Amino acid sequence: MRATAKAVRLADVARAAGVGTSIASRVLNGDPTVSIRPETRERILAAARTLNYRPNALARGLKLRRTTTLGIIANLAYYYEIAEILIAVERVAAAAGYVVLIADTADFVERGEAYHRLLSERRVDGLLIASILVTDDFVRELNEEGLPFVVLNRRLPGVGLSASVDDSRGVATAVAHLAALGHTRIGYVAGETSAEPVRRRLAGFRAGMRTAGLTPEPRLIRRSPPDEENVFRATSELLAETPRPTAIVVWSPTAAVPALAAAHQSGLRLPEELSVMSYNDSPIAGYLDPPLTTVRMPLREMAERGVDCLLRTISGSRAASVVVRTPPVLVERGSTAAPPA
Amino acid sequence: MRATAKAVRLADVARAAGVGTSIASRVLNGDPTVSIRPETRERILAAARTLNYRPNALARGLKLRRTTTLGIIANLAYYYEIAEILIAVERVAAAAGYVVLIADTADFVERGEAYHRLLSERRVDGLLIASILVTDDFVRELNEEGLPFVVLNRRLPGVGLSASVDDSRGVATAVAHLAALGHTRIGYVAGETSAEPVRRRLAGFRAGMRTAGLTPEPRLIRRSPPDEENVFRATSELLAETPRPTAIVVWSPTAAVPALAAAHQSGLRLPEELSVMSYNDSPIAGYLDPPLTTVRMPLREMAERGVDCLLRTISGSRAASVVVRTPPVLVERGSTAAPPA
DNA sequence: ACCCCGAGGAAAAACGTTTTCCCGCCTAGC
DNA sequence: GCTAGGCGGGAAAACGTTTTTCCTCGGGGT
Repeated sequence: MRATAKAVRLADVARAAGVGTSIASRVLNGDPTVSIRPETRERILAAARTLNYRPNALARGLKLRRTTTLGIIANLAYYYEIAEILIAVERVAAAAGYVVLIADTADFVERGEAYHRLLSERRVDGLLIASILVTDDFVRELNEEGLPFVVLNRRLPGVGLSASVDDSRGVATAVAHLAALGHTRIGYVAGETSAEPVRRRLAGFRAGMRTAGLTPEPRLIRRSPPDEENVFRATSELLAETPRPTAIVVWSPTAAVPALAAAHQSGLRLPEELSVMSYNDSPIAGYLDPPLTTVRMPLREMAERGVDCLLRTISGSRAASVVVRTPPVLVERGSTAAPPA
Repeated sequence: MRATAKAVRLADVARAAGVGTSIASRVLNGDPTVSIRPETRERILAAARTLNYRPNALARGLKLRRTTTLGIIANLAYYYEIAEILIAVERVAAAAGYVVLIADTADFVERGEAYHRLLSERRVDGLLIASILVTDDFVRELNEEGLPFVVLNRRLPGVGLSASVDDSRGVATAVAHLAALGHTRIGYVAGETSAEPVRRRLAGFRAGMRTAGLTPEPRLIRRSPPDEENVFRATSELLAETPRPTAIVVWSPTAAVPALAAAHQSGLRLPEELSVMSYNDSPIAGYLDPPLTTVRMPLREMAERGVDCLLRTISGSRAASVVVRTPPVLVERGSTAAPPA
């Protein structure tokens, strides 16, 4: 137990192959400029194989000044929406030979420091930021330091790179669907903060309304903190307005669950008396009661492009922010219908 | 842009303070055996501060032979249940000065190799395994290598360390609740695989039945792969049995959502005609329709103890597997009631 | 005057890579 | 016979820490 299986070093395989470490290194790394007798190369490869050699990532990183590690700062508590992103990030990163370090933003204020360290201590080659709890100021500081990072779905003009989807168009698509069904009094359960994507979605709601020839009524727009209880309350209040909205759009899939619960509690029949839609799809949306009509955004693609952008930056190429324009897709399920006559 | 703010090295702060790197290192690391003039110490500290010095984690790790990094192998697709664990792990690790590297098991078979590398390349000091997709054999291999790891909620006698909860007792608690309400025909939607925790839960179901003086009927036990569709189908089939179960227990919170959907589609009134319970709570359970009665297990504590155990192992202390015995708590919501007369 | 000691600090050897020189040898061309 | 230039490969210098070893002072005791 704890046999401390002495790690095999490059020097070990070099010795086993009867060569120096330099040539061993170059062969193992497939240096194309190396000139070597095929037989010697084979000896080295064989030695590495039988010894089960793995280069020490630390030593290599130290020398190469890169870690082949990406960091991602995410708010794990929003897991319904972050999961898809996390999965995509991990997959793309792995495909590129990178591993990913995760940092939660649960207590961002105390730990902003910690995130700095991910980069400053050179633990990661680049950082992905996927939490709206990370302040714009923090992002700006990061930018000052000149280290590579990409912000997901937040656009900070002039500071760093970002990958985002067209939130505005997405929410507008939801509104359009409801308007097409004949709804005119449409409510919106919004996020609370003034974070950029929250604003963009709200703007999309208003734009969608106007496009449909409707006027967004301020009293039918309710902001709420993201936790279940507050969303529940906000939705209840929204539904208590008179005249009542005949349809509501919820700004995020996490918020959709408690919003739906509030709708149920209001005693209204869904979808006959009230239509409910969520911006962004989620794996459970189809299994809620009623199955939730949603607008699915290309989050995975956004994450992929974000990682791509980050990797490009790391490798020194000039990369640009990307806006994924893949059109939102309306996933029509059972929670929307024409308004009551 | 990309100013490449040259990283400040230990040598830089030493020079700024007019001392050698050795003494600077010892002062900055708080070596208690150092003897130094207070004024000199202050100079060093001040220099580090004004230069905003951060030790290079790679160099330090190389020297110290540890990375202060933990790895976790998890199935992100099971995000609904893994989230709490992930959050707890990250928090405890961060408190101990560790960061956490995440690896998805989405395609375990192709990537088993990759996980090996986390450890073999010395990227992490220890590994947490939180996915049932990781095969027992893989765990055994890992064990051979003698590197520190802890398996979460899987007990592999004799191989490595684990932290787990009492699944059996948890499921039995659910059954007991239903039995107390007067149910006698209780169904169970089980996981498909023969993975150890899946077996333990099933055993808990049977034990709970017997304790209540009931006999578990094989036809009322349905195994299903974890994806939503299959769970939906399995539950539908279960509810089509005659005589019908008057209550069902679902083996995991992720599965509970589609199971509930199937219950709805069966046309039965919940909970009057059918009670539904889920093993393990989840943030949305209370907002489903009807609000789901669940048994909450101390997952967070399990994760914390697991990390603790791992850190202890890493630091060389002798650690033992831990079973968190904190009693399951019944979270009674609206999805359970007495069976129809 | 000599010895010893402790405080204060420098030098240098690792840790395991990668990579840049460089060197010897062999062949070919003169 | 002599050299230019490959070819095959080795030595050694980094990368930025930590830590051990060792040196140098001053001063106090004998």
